[in-house]
Amino acid sequence: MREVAALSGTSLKTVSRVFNSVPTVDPVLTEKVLKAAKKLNYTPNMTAGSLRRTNGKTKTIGILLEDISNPFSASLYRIYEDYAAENGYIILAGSLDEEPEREHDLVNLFISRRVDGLLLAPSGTDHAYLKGEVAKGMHFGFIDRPPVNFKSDAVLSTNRDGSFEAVNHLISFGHKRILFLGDDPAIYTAEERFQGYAKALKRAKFGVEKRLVLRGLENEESAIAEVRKVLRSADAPTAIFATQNLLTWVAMKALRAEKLEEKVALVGFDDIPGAELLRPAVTLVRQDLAELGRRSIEMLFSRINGDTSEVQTVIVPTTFTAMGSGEIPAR
Amino acid sequence: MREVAALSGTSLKTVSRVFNSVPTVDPVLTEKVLKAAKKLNYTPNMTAGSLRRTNGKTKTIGILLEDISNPFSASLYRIYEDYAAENGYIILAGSLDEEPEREHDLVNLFISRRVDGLLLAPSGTDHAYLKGEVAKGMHFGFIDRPPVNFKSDAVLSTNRDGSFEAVNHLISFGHKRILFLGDDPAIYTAEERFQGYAKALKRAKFGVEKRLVLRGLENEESAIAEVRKVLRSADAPTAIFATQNLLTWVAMKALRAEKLEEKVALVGFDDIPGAELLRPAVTLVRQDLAELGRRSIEMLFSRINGDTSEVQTVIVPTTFTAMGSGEIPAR
DNA sequence: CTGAAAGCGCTAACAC
DNA sequence: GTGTTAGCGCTTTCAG
Repeated sequence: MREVAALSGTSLKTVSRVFNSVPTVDPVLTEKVLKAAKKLNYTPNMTAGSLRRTNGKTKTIGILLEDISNPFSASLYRIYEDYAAENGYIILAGSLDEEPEREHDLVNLFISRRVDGLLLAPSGTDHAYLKGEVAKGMHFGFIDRPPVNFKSDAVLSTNRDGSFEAVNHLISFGHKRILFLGDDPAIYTAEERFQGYAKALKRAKFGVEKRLVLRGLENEESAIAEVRKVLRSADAPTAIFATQNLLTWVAMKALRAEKLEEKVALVGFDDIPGAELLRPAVTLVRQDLAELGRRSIEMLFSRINGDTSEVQTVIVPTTFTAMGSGEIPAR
Repeated sequence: MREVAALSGTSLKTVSRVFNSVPTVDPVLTEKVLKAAKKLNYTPNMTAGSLRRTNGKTKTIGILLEDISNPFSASLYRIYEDYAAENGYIILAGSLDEEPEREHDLVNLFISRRVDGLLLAPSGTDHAYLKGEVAKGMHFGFIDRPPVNFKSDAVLSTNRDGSFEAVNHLISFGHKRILFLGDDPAIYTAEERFQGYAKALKRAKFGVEKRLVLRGLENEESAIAEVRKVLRSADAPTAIFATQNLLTWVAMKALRAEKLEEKVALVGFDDIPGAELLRPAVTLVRQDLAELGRRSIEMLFSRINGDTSEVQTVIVPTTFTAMGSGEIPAR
């Protein structure tokens, strides 16, 4: 910048003004500065700028998601990217892989980069450690899962009600033995979806059978093996409720392997690409990603821009879509 | 930082040393500093640090991909994220949506954030504008598509050979009229894949029929309509070669709509989730994303760390996997 | 409308 | 081992 000033015969400050589009600069000088900058191949250093800039904003937000290569996270990421870009913001993103430690590390890392705000789909089970950051002016937003021991804006789906509806749907087709396929109960969404399942069974006076509840399965291969085992057992389930996109694949692969895809009903939670092309097409409970994304980032930006109103929790409804696999009646 | 020094009764520099784990600090002082920092809720400002730090590294790289919500880009992103994290790096990412202007804008934006290097799957058709940046010490790596009017490391797939193999495969099943479904020819990979297609037809002495080449279709809906139209026309194609994951969906949806999925063969380029679960399972030409990702980021880091050897282009082979849809014989 | 001086939070260099 | 001074690239403040 100093070199540009020298070459254009102006001062440091004038160069600064030109690059910040301050209107009160002589057009002649502006021209000279731009010319010199071009010649020297100068590009302003934004990070240096935000060091002294009044509001200290870095125009950067951090986003922590479960796994960016999973379509659920990837779609959210894209929504955030577009919204951020529209507002002149840039995104730092990280995948947490359900590891609480990674959440903590990445939060610290992003804060050391001085993001203006942080959006998280948390893997941690205690967020009290964020209180100090709030005191220093950091802004947070939670998505998909609520904060624990910490007050923050949050945007959540109707996990429990969506599951309740899905399982009721299966029950209405005569199913009594419904296999529950879920993540580790320590994960908020996994437990909520289980509660919806349990509630629907209770309402029908069936009760939850332990052998029909498969949770926290390790990897895809072993999960498929477990499901196949249950499908071959005595009094086998006549329907499956898979509570996450990866688990829906597991269920389908297991059903295919047992040649039961036309006989055992299946409802999945979360969208899967090409659901309508499968035979049978997969009945799903879908989350409204566009709305989850939009609401959460809008709230975060509003906080960054000074909104200090009471913390808010927004609940976004899920959508049930019958496509075929969920409408197979019980034998 | 000054406050921490004051509270701990030490100097600025000692605090700096503690947070940079310089070994020659009295453990007693270290303790004091850490205590004071905790009390004041102090976190180092990394961006300020890199301003004065010797090598000036920001430990940040920029990654420009086609569309992070597309599984192809999302998987690459994840590979980069993990590799970067291992090396203490953080990623700035952006989606280009095939808009050359966006590429230019984001490159500038990331450079103004002083990334140490930039990896791009370019949407632009001229990269001469990057020369000035190289002169100032920026490092670049190209992935999926080569640079134009610019010298840079690049990692590419065998687009042409992979397509040649796929189309030969279809020909070996008796197909003569093979529908080509591709992106805008201006896109490097789209044109390469077309060349592979044309080469295979030429070798079989069939020649390319214009009516069987559908390129640069606008949106999914209209693309499906176009394909259906061709499928219903006189001398309709007996096979489809879809040269990109989204286009493979298009082909499948069109085939389903015409109830031709068991009669017309289909080979797709790029992986699609659940390909093996579809009926028929989809025969694919797959890119080796892990290798594409690894090689490209390794090269970039090596440049960042001072490697000034001759620019390199790495070619990663694709893999053909017969799964069913590509083995339907011509009627 | 323009420029000089001070300082953002931090680290390099060089004393002590 | 530890502290002091200067300065990274920029913006602020305030004087002209």
